Amino acid sequence: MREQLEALLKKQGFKITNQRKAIISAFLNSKKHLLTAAEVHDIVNKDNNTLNFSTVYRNLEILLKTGLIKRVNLDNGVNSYELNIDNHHHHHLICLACGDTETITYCPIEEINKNIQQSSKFTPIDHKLEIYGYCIKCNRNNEKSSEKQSNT
Amino acid sequence: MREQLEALLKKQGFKITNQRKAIISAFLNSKKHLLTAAEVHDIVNKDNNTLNFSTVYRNLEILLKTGLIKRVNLDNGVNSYELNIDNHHHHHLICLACGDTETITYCPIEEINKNIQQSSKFTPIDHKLEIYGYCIKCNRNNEKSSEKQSNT
DNA sequence: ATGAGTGCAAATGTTTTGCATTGGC
DNA sequence: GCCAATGCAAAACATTTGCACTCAT
Repeated sequence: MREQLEALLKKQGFKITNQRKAIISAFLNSKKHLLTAAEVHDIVNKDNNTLNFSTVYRNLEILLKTGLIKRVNLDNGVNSYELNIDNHHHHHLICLACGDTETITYCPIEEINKNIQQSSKFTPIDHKLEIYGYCIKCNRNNEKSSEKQSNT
Repeated sequence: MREQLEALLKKQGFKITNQRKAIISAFLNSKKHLLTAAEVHDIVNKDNNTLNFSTVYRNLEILLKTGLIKRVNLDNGVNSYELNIDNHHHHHLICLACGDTETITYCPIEEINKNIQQSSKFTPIDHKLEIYGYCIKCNRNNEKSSEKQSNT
């Protein structure tokens, strides 16, 4: 997998530096699939302390332009990035309690496009859909703690 | 309209200062319905140069918490705000060429929720949907002269 | 007159940039 | 060896905060 991503970079004329390898590895090895620039920086520097923030940002920009990653900005205002393997289109469920994100493959774009065509002359190209709520884990926590509060 | 919004603020214990009036007026009088903090600041200070950035941010936060406005963060990474009159749920069409935003009332949330229930234990609370593409104006420009690019 | 609200200035956090140096090809 | 890529430091933005002063109530 890492080889394939590096090959894609190389094919587009970019050099395969240790920093780029490390950034790609950070995405591949992390349990979280959505990472901020700061998280990428921290993950790589946990092992060897040699990755500068400028390099992180410059490379995230390159990985973005070459299509290896996608950018997502959640409600916290910070940009997150994720691997864009196989151009696999999907959306996110974001837990309002713990911040964990889940991926859903379901996408309502066809229904949306149909409706836009009817109501507007706008030509849709891309879209962004994120759903905020509570994950299983935090749902369970809420059930337990709501016994104390007993409201609603 | 302004009176109603100010009454809502007052009812929740907030004082009606000139700065708050000016910020509310900025939203009410602007052609754009999505405004950034900087735009609010500039609009108000075009008339009288007395509104500080801290005050803008502090008041946007208050208007957010009292439900008078909503926050939207588009792909540029900067927060935008819009009036939340009548709790009127809607989404946005954002032109990739000129940046103009259009509002659509259509919302696919029911279909989305149905699907989430089937595939996940996640409990949806809120969601964010934005559609990027080209507005009528820029569509027309592209057809006429594809070499001429629009500003942002 | 009192505390909420404001202005100011400084801090914080994220992202970008100029420039000299380094390292992949 | 060449030029892209990096590190460093500083700048550019967006946003937040501490503190003294002001103004709506």
